[in-house]
Amino acid sequence: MAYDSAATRARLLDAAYGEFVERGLAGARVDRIAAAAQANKQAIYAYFGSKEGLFDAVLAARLSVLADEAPFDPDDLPGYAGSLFDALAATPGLIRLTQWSRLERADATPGEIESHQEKARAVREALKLPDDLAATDILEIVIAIATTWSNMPPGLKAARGVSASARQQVHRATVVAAAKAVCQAL
Amino acid sequence: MAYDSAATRARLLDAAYGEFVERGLAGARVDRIAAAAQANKQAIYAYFGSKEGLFDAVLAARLSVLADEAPFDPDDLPGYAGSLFDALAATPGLIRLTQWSRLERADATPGEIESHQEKARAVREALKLPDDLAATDILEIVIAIATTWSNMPPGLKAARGVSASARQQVHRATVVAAAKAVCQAL
DNA sequence: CCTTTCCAACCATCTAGTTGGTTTAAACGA
DNA sequence: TCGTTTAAACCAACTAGATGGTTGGAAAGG
Repeated sequence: MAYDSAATRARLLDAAYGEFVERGLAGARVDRIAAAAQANKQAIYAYFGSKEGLFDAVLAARLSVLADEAPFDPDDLPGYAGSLFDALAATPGLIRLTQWSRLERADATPGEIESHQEKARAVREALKLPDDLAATDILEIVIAIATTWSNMPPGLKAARGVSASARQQVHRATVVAAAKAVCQAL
Repeated sequence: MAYDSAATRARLLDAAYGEFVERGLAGARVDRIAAAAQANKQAIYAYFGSKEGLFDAVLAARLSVLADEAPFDPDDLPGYAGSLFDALAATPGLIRLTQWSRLERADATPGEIESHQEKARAVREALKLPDDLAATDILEIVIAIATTWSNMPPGLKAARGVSASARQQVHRATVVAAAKAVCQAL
């Protein structure tokens, strides 16, 4: 059997994603990650340097994927809210990973900050706002609206007599309507 | 010096709040909590049973305080959003504690679920909505809007030339306006 | 033969929880 | 009233693992 370091690295990233989504950085165990990836623990340190390095690599990779799945459109923030909702509904681990990162790392990554600033500038131009601060407020509120469902604990989502899929669609419609209302009002 | 178990318990809860806010359940250390409380580690197990029991006690106590500081008013959701914003701005640790809990515990506590259901029913009546699900959506979206600022990493909040206090007031006004827009539209 | 990739055991430290006491002050009986 | 007993509160050391990271190799293939 030939060695394949790219395959090992990819399996480690996938296994690490699962472990970090579930337990965060402090709660994750490198032994479990290695076992799930069917790789040796030492490979984690060879490829990523440390447990924290692995976490940062996973986060960067997954945020990049999310950006592809929910492309940003400053001229259609309600539409963006809807597609962001869809992307997060399709991969529920993503919001958890982001939340762990917010809690366990000191600040957003430079990539996240830069991406946010680009979006804020685009929103400012699209909505003819006075400054980047107002754009930041609207942008972050729209994102908060879009992620409300993903952030809700299961106990608050429970709904008798309605399928999960139908319930989710109703919420999606509310998200888009709320985002639209916010954009028109501000 | 007389023993005072009530005082020891209170100091442990305060010290634990600081430690859990900063590092969550898995990342917190009972030795650090005991040291910060100037109490013996064994007292934690005597009063709370376990590290997890301590976490749950801290969460219950702090959510109770928040409910007092931001009283719920179904007839004035924009006003509620504003006062929730104020309460969280005054004690930034609270949103972090809630986030750790969402990630590290399986579901919302029974108290949180019951409190949410009461609020949803009140919103349904106040806004003449067809069902509790629509009320849940509006309620959770309003709360998401109110907590946007507290959930933002420092790197996204940065604003040159504006004091933090002024920046926060501007955002607060946007929160209330957004909540109002959402309530009127849905 | 050499480099890359991988392995299993190891290490030094950390950790939640336990234990066998000591200290404090109230209760009690002579 | 005072000495002893008792219960509550507290202490420091301990235990039995767990853990991130390292090391001295072996395996694979160019």
